[in-house]
Amino acid sequence: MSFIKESENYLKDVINKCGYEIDDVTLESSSRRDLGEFQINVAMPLAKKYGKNPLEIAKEIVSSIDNRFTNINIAGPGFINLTINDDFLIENINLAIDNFDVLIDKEEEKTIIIDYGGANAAKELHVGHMRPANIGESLKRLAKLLGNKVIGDVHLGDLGRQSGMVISEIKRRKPDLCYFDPNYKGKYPKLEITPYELSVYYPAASNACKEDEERLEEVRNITALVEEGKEPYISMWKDIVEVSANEIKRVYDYLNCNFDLWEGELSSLNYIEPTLEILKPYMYESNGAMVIDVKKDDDKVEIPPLIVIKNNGASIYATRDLATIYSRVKNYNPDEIWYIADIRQSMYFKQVFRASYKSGLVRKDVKLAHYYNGTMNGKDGKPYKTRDGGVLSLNSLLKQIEEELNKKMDKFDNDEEKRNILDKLIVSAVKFADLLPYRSTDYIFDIEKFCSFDGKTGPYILYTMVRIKSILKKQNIEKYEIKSIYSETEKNIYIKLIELSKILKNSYNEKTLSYICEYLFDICSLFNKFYAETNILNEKDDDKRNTYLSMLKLIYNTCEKLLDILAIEIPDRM
RNA sequence: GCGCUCAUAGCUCAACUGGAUAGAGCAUUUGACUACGGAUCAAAAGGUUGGGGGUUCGACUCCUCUUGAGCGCACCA
Repeated sequence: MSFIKESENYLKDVINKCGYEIDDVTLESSSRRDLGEFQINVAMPLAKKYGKNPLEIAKEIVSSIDNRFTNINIAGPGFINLTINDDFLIENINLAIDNFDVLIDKEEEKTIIIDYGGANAAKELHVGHMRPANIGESLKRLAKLLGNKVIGDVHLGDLGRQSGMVISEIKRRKPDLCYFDPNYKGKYPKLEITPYELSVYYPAASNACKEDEERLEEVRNITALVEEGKEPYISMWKDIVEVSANEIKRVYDYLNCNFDLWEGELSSLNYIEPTLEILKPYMYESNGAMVIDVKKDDDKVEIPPLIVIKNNGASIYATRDLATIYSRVKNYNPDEIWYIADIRQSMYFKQVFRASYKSGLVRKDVKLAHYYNGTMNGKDGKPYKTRDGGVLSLNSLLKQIEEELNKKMDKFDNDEEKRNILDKLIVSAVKFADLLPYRSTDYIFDIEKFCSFDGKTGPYILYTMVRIKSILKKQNIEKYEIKSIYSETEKNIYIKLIELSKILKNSYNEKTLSYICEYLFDICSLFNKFYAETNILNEKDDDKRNTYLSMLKLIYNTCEKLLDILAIEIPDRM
């Protein structure tokens, strides 16, 4: 258990013994560091509850607190300020040097499925795919670290009109292939198609359909054949999805987004029948489609019914999402399913979740949640685009980051080493920038800013880590131990480290990585301040030098864990 | 039309969910180097939190009105 949590339990106990009932005490870091390091704000609400003077209550509480806190004082309307006893702080912080777990509080173990990819098969990943992937991956790692069992699913958009588009384009370009020969009797071979061809075919077909109604009709027909599982279309499509998924995986891998499951809409097809069986009692016909009512009495707005079967009898996005929920419950029995997707889908998810609960597709105690992400915009505040207004591929974006960072790299003799370091820098720049704003905040993407080595950026964090690593490498000590606190800056570093449990808790509760990014920056700034004030390796006093090195070790180990949550790796040098 | 999400320093973002004097980074100005990696550090300046009203010990945060922006309102995904 973390120091903070333990202290909160202790303070709660103290307050209860004073005769006041209280659910939870929050030990907050003080906004007035001149008065104390921490504060508790319980006296004012208790005063209201018990009709007493808050200062009286504060006095009672303060007189019962033991010597783990010093410099206890009451200020303003009843704020209680506390400072941690140095010996107590040192004792706690030493435990954390090689045991990260004492800095955090584990959650009650749950099984959580996170749906955070959203890539469409046959199309290139574009910039809009990056944020949900980064957020989802990091939330997955955070949830795991806190003791949950977590399964990440990329959930490809691998059914729908793009299948008809691509196959119709192949038919135009290579009409002689056996798939299109109605008299062909043999076994269909595996479809040969390159990633490059794919990247050209979909846009070509899409543009053609905009002007050609006949072509669109052909696309619709092929799409229907794929969905019905008709050969050779379904096999062709599966071959296309495989090639496409490999390309998609390369980019996700580059960003350290590693999915446990590569399922998608295709994999949900087998579950549609049993799902519809469950939904049937709640469905009714409306304008030729089969729908489920999802409105509730206390709704302020009209929530439209959810379409489950289209008027042509075909399935729709919602059908496959419901079938996916069915399969997830059946195969993994999750406590929670999280969807990381942008806010535009919030109405849709509300409908799907309600339909799921209403029909009994999931138990009421299974939590279905849509944690939406803000979008990444260009400098004009509008969604990030290419210069001519087109959709920017994620690869092109990464390429731009690479060009910017490459300018700043030192000379390296070894090309392979340079490539490796550059890759880590690129990922750190793009991820840190992407995760720093609050999850739901839209933010403006500014390559120059994100690649800068100054300021709140990934490269700054990595630079600091590399610097610490380099110092630690220069001197080996047998046992890392912090003996004493020699300066104000050191104390601030220890207090910051102690506060980690709160950061992770808030981060997890709100499903945002922004707090972790800010925290990393704060720790790095504190270290750099300390570094400027102190000559570590030339320190003559052995106790002092060992303490300094131990503190560096502690900072490094802690930050390494946090960077791992963000899926950012630390290079050996820069 | 109805609804959702926003509006904070010149710019980009915070603010521990109602707490004390609204904080960071960039940019600007001024300092610190025979440098354990200066890709650093120290400091200054910068605010009527879009506007009005309300709730209370206390409001960027909650309620209400208003202005402006982005998005969503069934057979696309």
